[in-house]
Amino acid sequence: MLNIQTCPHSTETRCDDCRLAGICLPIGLQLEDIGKLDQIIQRGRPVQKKEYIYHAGDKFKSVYAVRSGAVKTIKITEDGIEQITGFYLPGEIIGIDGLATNSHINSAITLETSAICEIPFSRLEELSTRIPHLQRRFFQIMSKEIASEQQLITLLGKNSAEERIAALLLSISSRNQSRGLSAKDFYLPMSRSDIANFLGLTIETVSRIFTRFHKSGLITLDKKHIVLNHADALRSFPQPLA
Amino acid sequence: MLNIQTCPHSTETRCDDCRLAGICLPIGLQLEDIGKLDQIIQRGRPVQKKEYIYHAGDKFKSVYAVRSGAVKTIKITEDGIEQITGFYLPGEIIGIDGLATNSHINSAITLETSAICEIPFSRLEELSTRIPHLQRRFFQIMSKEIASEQQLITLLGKNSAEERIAALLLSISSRNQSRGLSAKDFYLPMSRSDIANFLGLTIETVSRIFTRFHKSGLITLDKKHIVLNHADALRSFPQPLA
DNA sequence: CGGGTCATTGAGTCAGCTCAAGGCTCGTGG
DNA sequence: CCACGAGCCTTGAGCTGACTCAATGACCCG
Repeated sequence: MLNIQTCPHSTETRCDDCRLAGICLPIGLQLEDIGKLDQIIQRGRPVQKKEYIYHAGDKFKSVYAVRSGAVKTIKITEDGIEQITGFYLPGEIIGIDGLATNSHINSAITLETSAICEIPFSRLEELSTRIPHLQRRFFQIMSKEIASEQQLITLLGKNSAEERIAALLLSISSRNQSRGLSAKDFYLPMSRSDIANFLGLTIETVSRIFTRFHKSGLITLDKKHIVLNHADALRSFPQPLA
Repeated sequence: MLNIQTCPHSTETRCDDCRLAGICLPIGLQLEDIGKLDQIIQRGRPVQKKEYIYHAGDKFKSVYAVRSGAVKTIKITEDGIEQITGFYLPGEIIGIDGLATNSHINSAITLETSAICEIPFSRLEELSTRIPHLQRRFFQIMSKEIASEQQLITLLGKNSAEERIAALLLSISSRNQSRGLSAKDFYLPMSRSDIANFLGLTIETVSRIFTRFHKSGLITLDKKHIVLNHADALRSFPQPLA
């Protein structure tokens, strides 16, 4: 018999059984409270690459946890230009942008096949008034989002192209590490053009700098497969993104 | 007898009597709930120009509402460079950055003499579990902060120096308007070098572009006094900052 | 009146952009 | 099973917007 847990996109994993529980929404909750949270979470079928999880303008109903795969959030400016506002890896929460205006200001798109946990916000909000730890945890997630955006603002305002790319690599590295994966050897889920867009650069510049890092031995690079040979040297460039 | 209400930095104004109530934390609250909120707010003496409200690294105890004056928040990068992460005008909330790690990651500094309402977070949090509207309002404030940072990220990633400055002028204009002040005629509370820092430019570029806007008749400029002569033309530049 | 801070203006440089030309890879259909 | 096309990536050459460096001007405060 097939053990359904072996599929990373399984729709059946409960929160208390999810290997991401230690970095996702349930941190700090009692087992009993995790159970309550678990009951309001909706687990859909796996989402294919390049599908939308929500569109800008959609009514804000839910926030979403990435369970597997990877997601980018994008904002379309008035003049029709796309700006990527974040990359999200398993255990991270998306969709909070809709809270202020009650409709999403970003769109979220999967970068690869992903599993997504949908958490209806009205029920989360209601549950939060009864579980103070959950309210605190949700405040924390939003605050962390603010902190990581401020880091990006600093990067875009002050740092060179090399520093921006080093920061992105280190950010993905440390987030992989906190998910129990390798900090030095990983695959980039996003394209060069996504990286360029996110970091305020052109695709040519991104490509040139990857080549430069590779030739200098700082990293080993084969398409999207990255090995960080000298993470310390990368770190001496910029402040890592959160 | 002196009417204490006439002083914009008065320490005595209650929330239900504050002319900022319509744009500050209490929005959407019942009068009774405003009273409860009012009781946890600490109103200190006016803060002089260039004083710190909190320092990066301070234990996170409170969030703060700007009642009068203006504040900048700054982040010091590892290499000792200062990045301004936001400008805050009356009715706006600062200090949320400390929530995730329980200590502030930014410092907040007044740009001019200001009055600040301190709101102890533990009591706000506790009150939020009893007043769902307050919890919702606080989620909203954080979400709005996220949205406005994303706007800045887009600006820094995609827009030219002229567009960045136009966006900042329009942002201050619209925030003045929502406080019942003139949208077209106002004083900038921050220096050229603060503007440059915030927008990821140099002070020389900021100065040159102000001069250019002035010579083209787009704005009238006398030091920090700005008159927007053709707000529409400015708007055709970029997306305004939130 | 002198010194410090802030702002303006000019001249020259350069990091990253634009434009242009291929190369690689993978999926599709003959 | 291979040829072809589309998408993605790399590399080169030249341009330019914003930066750096430098000097001067305007204002404030003691």
